Amino acid sequence: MKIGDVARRTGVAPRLVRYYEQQGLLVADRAANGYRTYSDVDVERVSRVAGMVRAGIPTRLIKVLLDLEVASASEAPACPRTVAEMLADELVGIEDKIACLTRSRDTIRDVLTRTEHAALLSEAAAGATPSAGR
Amino acid sequence: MKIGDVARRTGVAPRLVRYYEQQGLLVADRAANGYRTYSDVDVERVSRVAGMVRAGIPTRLIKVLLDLEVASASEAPACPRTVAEMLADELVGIEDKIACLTRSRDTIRDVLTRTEHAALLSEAAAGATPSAGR
DNA sequence: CTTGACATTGACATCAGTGTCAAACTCTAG
DNA sequence: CTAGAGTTTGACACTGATGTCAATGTCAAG
Repeated sequence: MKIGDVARRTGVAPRLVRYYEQQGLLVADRAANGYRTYSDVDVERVSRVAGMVRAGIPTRLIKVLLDLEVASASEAPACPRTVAEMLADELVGIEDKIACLTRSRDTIRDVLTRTEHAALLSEAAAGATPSAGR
Repeated sequence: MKIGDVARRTGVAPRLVRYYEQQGLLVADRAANGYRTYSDVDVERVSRVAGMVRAGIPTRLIKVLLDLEVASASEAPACPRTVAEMLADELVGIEDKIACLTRSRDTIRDVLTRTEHAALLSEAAAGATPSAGR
């Protein structure tokens, strides 16, 4: 699969896919052409990355987090104290963000229901959908 | 209270407080000096704004959301369909962000607990604290 | 073979959010 | 009165994430 296909499936511009790769968030195989080639797994990863970027997570952290997921999925992950401390630090930042967003979400929901526009809420029902087009 | 005091209490640089005002997110009274003067309410608002910015909410939306909270607190808020649709749209974006962040949060917690660094989690216990220094 | 759609790299531009510096003014402390 | 700390405005710089353009290469269809 080529970069244009990935762009179509994820809604992420090819420019950004290359950018993410440049930032070390992605590794793309190359065909004999020199063209980048992607698998379905990569597509998933691209939309995950895009989502995290939109959520305000800096690319540096994204790299760490995605690597962490992989490591966590397999056996006991290695994790020196210094790294753990950094993670704990980022954790509070993330929890703050969640709190802020949750509050804003509730505000919007509240307004929408109280103004007889509750019908619009159903459209947003699938909020946690992984590959949300946004 | 002057801008420096606000900065100290919120951890937000004076430069940014002025910037937020310039973006229409804040309104500051002026003393005879010309100095900006703030109340406790303003302090609260500043840290709310800073939190939302960190959460990746663009300033335009922040303005709308904060105004919305005020309107929502009082009586029945006015809300034409077009605005409601825009809100519903932003809502799904916010829910996506929450989903992303929640997943990342869980990943970090998981790693931390599984690497005997669970002690660091207690430090982050007050995650939802309003005036989190971050 | 030619055309058109897509890819590659690299440079440059833009936008939001911040940092930093400068020149001038205000206030408080000594 | 003077020194130092804080404030004002305004300008310029920088970073991160993106958009856009240019020159060139690749490939599938006609």
